[in-house]
This record gives sequence, structure tokens and C-alpha cells, in this order.
Amino acid sequence: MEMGQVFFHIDLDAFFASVEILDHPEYKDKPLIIGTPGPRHVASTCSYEARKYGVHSAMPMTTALKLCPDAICVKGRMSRYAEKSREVMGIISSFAPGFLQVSVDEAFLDLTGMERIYPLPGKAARKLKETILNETGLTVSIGVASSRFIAKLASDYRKPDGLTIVPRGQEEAFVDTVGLGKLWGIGDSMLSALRSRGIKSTETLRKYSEDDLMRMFGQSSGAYLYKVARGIDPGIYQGESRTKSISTERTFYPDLYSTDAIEDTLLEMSEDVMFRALDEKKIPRTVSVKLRYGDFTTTTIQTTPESAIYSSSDVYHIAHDLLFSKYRGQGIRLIGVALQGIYDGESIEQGEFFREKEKKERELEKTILDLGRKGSKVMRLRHLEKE
DNA sequence: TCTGGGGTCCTAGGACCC
DNA sequence: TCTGGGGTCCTAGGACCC
Repeated sequence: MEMGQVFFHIDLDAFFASVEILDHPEYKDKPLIIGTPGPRHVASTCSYEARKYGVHSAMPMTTALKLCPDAICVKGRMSRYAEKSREVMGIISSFAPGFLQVSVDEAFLDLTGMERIYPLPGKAARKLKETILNETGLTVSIGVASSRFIAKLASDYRKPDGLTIVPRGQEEAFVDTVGLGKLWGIGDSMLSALRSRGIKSTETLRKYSEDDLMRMFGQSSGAYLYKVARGIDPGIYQGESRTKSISTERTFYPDLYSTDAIEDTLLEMSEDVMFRALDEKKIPRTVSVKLRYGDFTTTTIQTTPESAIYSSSDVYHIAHDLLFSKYRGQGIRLIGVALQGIYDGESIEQGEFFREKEKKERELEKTILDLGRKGSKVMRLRHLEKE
């Protein structure tokens, strides 16, 4: 007989802010926001002191600074956070074999079947927290439960430096305690759709059959709601996820009008995404462009050409066509470029011929790019035109 | 409160094929 | 001759998460 599954969800507390405080002890006990002040910027994280003023992730910086005018604002240093993240993830992954990292600041551990080594999961979790704190100076919150879904809710239940254990059999009761609005996968939109039908709690949600819910919210969402209301893991974070898209986007202030500036941006973005793809030996099948206008209306245009996309000049030309096929001269607030339908560059049918061409093209582009960062757009465009 | 950037997944409609 | 049904691919939009 199986003893049942045991999962940890480990969540770094206010991660970016905590790293900054570690590197700058003078920030300790002060309201700290990771983000650049100014319009069209948002806070990516903030310290717990700043949260006391109502500041939170994704809040516009202008709002955040109205709530907390004395906050220290720091521009994010992603590479430093990645470095710190690797330290922490190294510790977590050596703790038990079933390790699954889901973002820079979050990971799961599967401790199923490890009763001999860790007879008491709570004790094991405390040990893990202590090790992470001693070796990295960072605190984490851990949730322990019989599924990843419940473990994830549990790590969020008490923060920072928290530990929440949900005993087997208490999953449904725990979901009730957490409440509908804080369940993973239920956002503002679903919440108001539920409310408009008089469903304001998980208890009420359980009164509906799976068929009812599927009729009301569609197959996928219906099945999801049915499970989640009962504390059953709907299957979050299961398969190994391989990269499916590579994208970049940029918001402008003020809005962009000039064709020249639009092209310049498009070129940089095409190079950015395609170099990232080529670095991973990936080839995209689809290019998509996102446009957001001054009034926030947003549209995306994508195409999947017959011929292979193997250089950033291909991406640029396609993106350019897409953008200007839609563009009607309004001010542009945001431009995005994405590569989709990513597949393995090694498995290309044309084989040698293709790779040779790609290689030459890529080397040329790297050189141009290195020069071009400081050089002119004109020069890079001239290179592209030669194709 | 005037709304970032990087992702994943779902839906609905149309094209196309058998 | 006035119209089936299933499968798959593609596009555009949107929800959601960190």
C-alpha cells in the first residue's frame, strides 16, 4: 500500500527586494520598491515594509509612490537575482530527488516515498528553511501537502518565512479557508463571472455539478473549477515544459509615431528574439507582432510562412510586413515581437545545406550586431537589404 | 490606480482534407 | 445540388501566472 504523496512548494519571500536588502543592508527595514519611477512603469516587487502602505507587484509606479512617497526605488538587476536563485535552487534540488523549478523564485519538491529519510515532513521543511537561510541569507515560505496544487496555496498562506502543512484529508477545508479569490487559476475575470452567477465561495461552487460548470464556463474551465472547489489538484505543473515561444516587448512614453523609430525598434527586437532562439538552437515557424495604441487597444498579427525562418533579417522583414499591414498612423504605446512554433534546429530536413547557410548568416549577424550596438541602424539595415 | 515584460493555455472561426 | 462529420492547422483575442 502506498503511503500517499507528499509535496513541498518553496517560495522565496519578496525575492528581488530581499536580494537588494542582502546586498545593501542600509535598505533593511525600509520601504523598498523594485521598479523605475515614472509613468508607464510598474513595481515588479517590493519589501514587506512597502506592502504595509498597500504597494504590491504590478502596481503602477505613480500609484505606488503616492501610497508610499518615501519608498526607495531600485532598478531590477535580473542577472544578480538569477545568480542568487541558482544558489537557492541548488540547495533545494539536493534535498530530495523530485525537484521541479517553476520560476526564478519558486520550486516544488516531491517527497513521496521518502518516509525513511524524512519521517516528519514538517521537520524536513524546517530543516530546508534553515539551510537556505544559513547558506544564502534568504527566507522562504514552504507549503506541505498531498498535491502540488494544495502545497502551492499553502506556501502562500503564511508569509514571509512561513510554514503551512495541510494534513491529508483536509484539502477541501483548506481551500475553503483560502477562499475563492485566492485560488491559483482564478483571476479577476473568472471571479466576476462566478460572482455574477451568485457564486461567491468555494462552498457554493461545490453545489454545481461538473456538467453544470462545463456548460457555464466551457469544458476546460468547468472541469478546473469542479476539481479546485474540492481541493483536488487540477494538474498544474505536470509535464516537463519545453520552450514554446520567445518574445520581447517594449512600452514607449510618449507614444511612438515616427516610422523611423518604429523600424528601429522592430529591428532591435527581431535581433533580440532570433538571437535568443539561435542560442538555444531553436527555429521558429511563426512570427507575431503585437501593437498597443495610446488608448490601450491591443492587436496581434501573426503569420506562418512557407519558407523557413533562420535569421533575424527574416524575422525583421516578416515583422515589418505584419506591422505595417495593420498600422494606420495612430500613436503606438507598445510594440512586441514573438517567435512561436519553436522546434529543434538540429532536426531540420535540409540538413547540411541549411545549417551552413544558417551558420554563415548567424556569424555575419553577430558581427554586425556587435558593431551595430554602437553603430547605426542604417548600416544594419543595409546588411539586411542585401538578402 | 491609467495599466511592465516574459511566458502558458484556451476558445472560436475559417480553411482544407477525407 | 443546397449540404454531414471528424481531424488538423492557422489566426486573433483573451485569461492567467510570476
